[in-house]
This record gives sequence, C-alpha cells and structure tokens, in this order.
Amino acid sequence: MSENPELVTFFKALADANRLKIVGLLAQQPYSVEELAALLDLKPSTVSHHLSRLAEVGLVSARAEGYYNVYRLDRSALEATTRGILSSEQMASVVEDVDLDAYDRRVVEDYSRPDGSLKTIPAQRKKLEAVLRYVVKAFEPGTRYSEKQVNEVLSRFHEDTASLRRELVGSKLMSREGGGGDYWRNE
Amino acid sequence: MSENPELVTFFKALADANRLKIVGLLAQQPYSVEELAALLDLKPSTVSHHLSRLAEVGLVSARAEGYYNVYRLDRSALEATTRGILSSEQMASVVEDVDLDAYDRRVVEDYSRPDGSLKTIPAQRKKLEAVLRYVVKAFEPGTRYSEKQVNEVLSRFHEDTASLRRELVGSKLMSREGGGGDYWRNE
DNA sequence: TATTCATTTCGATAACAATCGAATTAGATT
DNA sequence: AATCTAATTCGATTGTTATCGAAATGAATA
Repeated sequence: MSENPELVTFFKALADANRLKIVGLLAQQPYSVEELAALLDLKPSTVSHHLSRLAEVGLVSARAEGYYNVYRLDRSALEATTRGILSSEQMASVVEDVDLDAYDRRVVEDYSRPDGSLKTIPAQRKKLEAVLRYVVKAFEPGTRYSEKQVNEVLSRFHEDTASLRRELVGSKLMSREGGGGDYWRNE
Repeated sequence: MSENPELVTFFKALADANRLKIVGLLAQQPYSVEELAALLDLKPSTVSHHLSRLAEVGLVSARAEGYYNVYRLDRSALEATTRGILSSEQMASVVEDVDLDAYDRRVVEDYSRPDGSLKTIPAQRKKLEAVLRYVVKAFEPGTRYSEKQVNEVLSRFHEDTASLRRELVGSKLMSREGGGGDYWRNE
C-alpha cells in the first residue's frame, strides 16, 4: 500500500482550502453534508464532491444516520500517511519510474556528431563527466589495455586522446597501474 | 509559523506528480535545474517554476555552483511540517475562521416567516435542535418563568407551545423545578 | 570587458479542478 | 406503496495551474 500515484492523490486531497477546513471540522465532531455546506457556505453538491475526494484516499468515511449521511475523520489514515512520507521507501517509489540516465544521454546527444565522435570535449565538469561515463563504455570491464590500445579506442571519440585519458583516470572511471603500466575500466 | 494559508500552500506544493519526483530525486542528491529537466523530460523553465513553488514553502533551497544553480532538499522543513499536521493547533487554525453558527442560522431562516414565527416545528432532530437553540434565546438567563409566561413567549414562535416547551426541556436547553414549578434557561 | 551559459521571468495556451444548478438516486418515514 | 429529504451524479462554467517558447537576467570565464 501507499503506492506512488496514491501519494499524489493524497496531497491533492489536502491541497484545497475548503477540504482542509472539512478535515479540521471533522476533527472536532462528525458532520452531515448539509451541515458542512452551511458552515462553509457552499452548495451540498460541492461538499459532496470534496468529501468523495477525501474518502478516495481514506481520510473520511460515511455512515448513514436517519436521513443524513454523517462523515467522520479517519485519524489513523491521516497519521499513517503523514508518517510514511519521510520514509525512504516512499521517496524511492516516487522516483522509481524516473530514467536516471536521461541527463547523460541528452548531454552526449548534444556533443556527438552523427558518426559518434565528439564535436568538442565539454569544458564544464558536469557535462564532461556525463560524456566520460558514455565514453568509458567503449572499454570492456575486466580487460587490461596498453596506452596504445587506449588511445586507439579514444580516437574514435576525439583527437585529443591524451585529455580524454587523463580525465577518465582523474574521474576514477578508469585506473592505471604504477608508472607506465596498463589501464582498465573500473566497477 | 505554520499558519493556516501556509498549510494549503504546503500541500499544493506537493500535490503535483513532477514536484513529488523532484523531492524524491533531491532526497538522493542535489541536482541542478538542467539535470532535473533532463531527468523529468521537462523544459528548464517549467522545472524552475516547480522549484520556486517548493522553495516558497521552504522544502528546497538553491546554492550557486559554477554556472549552475544546485538545489537541495531541506529535510527538516519536510519533517517539521508533516509532524505538525496532526497537532490540534494546526487543526484549530484551519477552522478558526469558520462560522460555527451558520448552520443554525440557515435552518432558522428556512423555518421562519418574515414576522419571526415558525412555519412548522421541524420533525428532524438536527433541525429541531437548531431551531430550539434559536428559540431559547428569547429567554433571559438567570430569570425564572412561570409556565404561563413561558407559553406567552413561545406563542410568538408557534401555537403548539406545549411541544416547544417539552422539547426545550428534553434537549436540556431549559429546566423546570419539581412537578409544576418555574422554568429557566440553562448555561 | 565581452561572451557564454544556466536560470529566471513573462506571456500565451491548454489541461485541470472547483463550483453551481438541475436531474437523479437512495433511504426513511408515513 | 407513496412521499419526503438528503445525497449524489451530471453537464456546464469559471478560475486556476502546468507547460512551453521567447526574452531578460546574472553569474562566471576568457
């Protein structure tokens, strides 16, 4: 429970002055639709609409009583959801359908020519790092490359292979052994 | 702090799927506007708008960093407000400008003729009680009335003074002493 | 100082939501 | 069963808000 879309609905339910007032009134005592309409100076149909939105997320519930439909606040639902907001699971579920590579792809797209080579090497850190994360994929994990082989791969992206190589190592995406030894891709 | 209108603004700030995603993303790490725009597939101007609404309620704050404006989540603001929602002060402040007599007035209005007399005595409890709360105001607190005097006052409202008298006593708005003694208004 | 780049602001548009009145439904009371 | 009464649903209207593109701003680098 407490799914992603439900969370938005929950906040939307409380994101209206009149609905907040209804919650506040029901916190004191149960009320019928007619009474709430009088207290808030709204038409019953409008109040009914508000109540159904609150009921949708379980904040209120109705009980037939004589002619009236008496609504009451469900405190436990309010507590449960407000407590859950801070939880890391909630946060994670909200973000779960966000594509975390979208930024890198956009940057690479901006800096790439149709043939896959780079127009320029980005000057700004954030964009340089995005490009580097893309470039490093050209190396097999677990394989060791000589400096000559590294340059050969990097030349597909940009003629300034020395800069690319230095930045890849500096950003910890690749490592080199000792002074003039082999290179490998990290992770 | 945590005033009534601010509470609505707070909920409105979180009552949008993309703004919730922004909060979720910033819960993991700070991001620039440009990055968020790429991740959410929105234009920077739109993201900027969302961030300003979140900043308005103190949920996020910005820090200039190189070319970028890096936003971060203010966890304490989130915690403080979500904790406060359940408090009775919050609830009370939301309702403070609601006129709690509005329902009674509307019912009395419905049942009254221009001269102040009642068209009928309401059959339904809730409305009868509203009318009784209105009628009882015709009696002075702290004064004792004979049954004859009570009937005289009540006859201004309705010819069935016996019913009105009985209901007033039954609803504890008035009391009578012993068997056939005097009446007085309670509270 | 001029330029570059991200961000913000502004104006317009389109999607959404609150509100109402009218018509319908559901449920008690007679 | 027939009649009341409150609640709900429906359609229309109005006000609000998310989104975008274009223009302005402002900070950082060259």
